[in-house]
Amino acid sequence: MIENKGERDGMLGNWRRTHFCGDIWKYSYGRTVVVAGWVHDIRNLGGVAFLQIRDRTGSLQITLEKSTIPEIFDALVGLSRESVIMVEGTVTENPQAPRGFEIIPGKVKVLAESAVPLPLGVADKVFAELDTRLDNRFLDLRKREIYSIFKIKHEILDGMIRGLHGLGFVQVQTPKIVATATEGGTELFGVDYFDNKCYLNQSPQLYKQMLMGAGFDRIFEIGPVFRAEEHDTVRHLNEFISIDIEMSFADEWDAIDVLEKVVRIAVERASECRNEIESINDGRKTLNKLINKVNMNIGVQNKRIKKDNQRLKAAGEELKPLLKPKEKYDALDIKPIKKTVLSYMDNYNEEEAKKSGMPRVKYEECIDIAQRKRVAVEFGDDLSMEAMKTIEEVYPSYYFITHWPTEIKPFYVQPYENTPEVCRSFDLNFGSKEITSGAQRVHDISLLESNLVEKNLDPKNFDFYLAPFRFGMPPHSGWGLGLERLMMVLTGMRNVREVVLFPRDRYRVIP
RNA sequence: GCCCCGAUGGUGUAGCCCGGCCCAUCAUCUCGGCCUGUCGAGCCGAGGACACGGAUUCAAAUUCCGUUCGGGGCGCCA
Repeated sequence: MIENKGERDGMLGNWRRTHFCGDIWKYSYGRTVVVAGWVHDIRNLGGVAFLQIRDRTGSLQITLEKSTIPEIFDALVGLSRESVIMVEGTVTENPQAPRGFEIIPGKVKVLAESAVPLPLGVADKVFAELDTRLDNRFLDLRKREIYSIFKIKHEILDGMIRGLHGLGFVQVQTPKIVATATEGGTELFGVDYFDNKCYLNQSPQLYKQMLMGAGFDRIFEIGPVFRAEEHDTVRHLNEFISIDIEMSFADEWDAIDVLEKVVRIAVERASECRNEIESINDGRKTLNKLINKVNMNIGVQNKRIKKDNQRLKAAGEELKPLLKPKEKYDALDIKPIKKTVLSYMDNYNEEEAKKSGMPRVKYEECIDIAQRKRVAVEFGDDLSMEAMKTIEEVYPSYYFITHWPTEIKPFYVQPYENTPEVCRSFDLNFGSKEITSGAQRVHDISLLESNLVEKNLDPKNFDFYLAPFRFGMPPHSGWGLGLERLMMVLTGMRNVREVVLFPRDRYRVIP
């Protein structure tokens, strides 16, 4: 055991947390605990005050009785919301308290007072818009329903890493600063690299393939990728996390099997986060517009009642009661938003899923579905959002699209040997949302070169890419999964920015 | 890149169509006061906003033009 020989005389002194707020239950009744966190709310009733302290696990009630602990009462009731405190106290059972118990403090420490007003209320009863929230993300992230998103992200990443590890994949890291585009096509961000011009990598594709040539056999990488495209939608970012795998001696069906396993693990791990899912649901079940409508209605009525009461008071008559918030909120007919992860898991039967799996749907069938709904598409077109919406009606959950036309896929995708007009490329979708794309890659150098020519690309510009293929490249397949896209599906978020701590889009680089 | 829409206190909004009844609505919030069981606390009082620039008009939050910032849809993609 390592002894801490330093003197503990700083602000914290010898104070150390013994419990998170959410970790105190019946077994702790009667014990002395130390909790640390933010002042969520204080309700001061005069002789007694109730302070809600909050950490990442939840909140609990500190009860302050003025007559018994006047110093502590005075020290805490004047604090602003979101100040940081530590409280040592006794966990006391009390059926009147919110969770059946409360903390009666013995000692308290104020570590940081918060300025007022807050640019974004953490405990406020109005919902700020996403842009306001992102501008003040450090406050936004204090909300439990927002933190829950990132807890779920942590859980699914842990699950997927373990799953890939179990399947024999080795985790690697590849450069994000590169000299040239690895795939061509997309716009890249330029970087001043000493005296040269470099780029932020759009995909680890080339490096993954080099490692196949190096005999690493099965690798995965979880890292950022950068796209300089000027898209501006609820599902695009200019920096996002890609989970990439590549495997040797494998065709696209092997890669699909790995993907299905990994996604199923992610879904299962997310569905185990019951508390987090619940808090996301709770945080969203009311809608601003509805609240405002009702508030306005009742606020105006109350104002009228108050005016009447002034008159009645002067006449010595009985006063009318004001409308209470309880009635106000009861007037709202609000149904919780059902989260996708739950609706998927409600119908999810592990045995059934293992048997049937996620459907493999041929591109051709997708075209059929869209055409039957009178969407103007034909073989060879990319699937537009309009077309995807019709396919979503038939396949509302996870499914793969296979057998894509070779001509709309990149030069490095392996065509089918007997039907070269279709290729070994696949997408994983959830409804109309694309989550992953992958393929068996071309490993034969002469085919690569002729493909380049066919796509009107000059093989000379791809020397850097082609070199490893000259010296023994095994057949290989892989995919890249957009972590944020998967998170959107799992948490039911409509905007990809919700599932990124500090999103980078076309207009936002701060904070 | 294309098309549509918007900007009112710290936050979320009403008012805008039909200019004057607006030194601007309601809630939340902040501050002060009362209250010993709150738990979406309550009650009393106070505070705080028409994005910026120009035009029309006797009169502009409201109409028009420009700028800036934001939202939605599509394209492309993950």
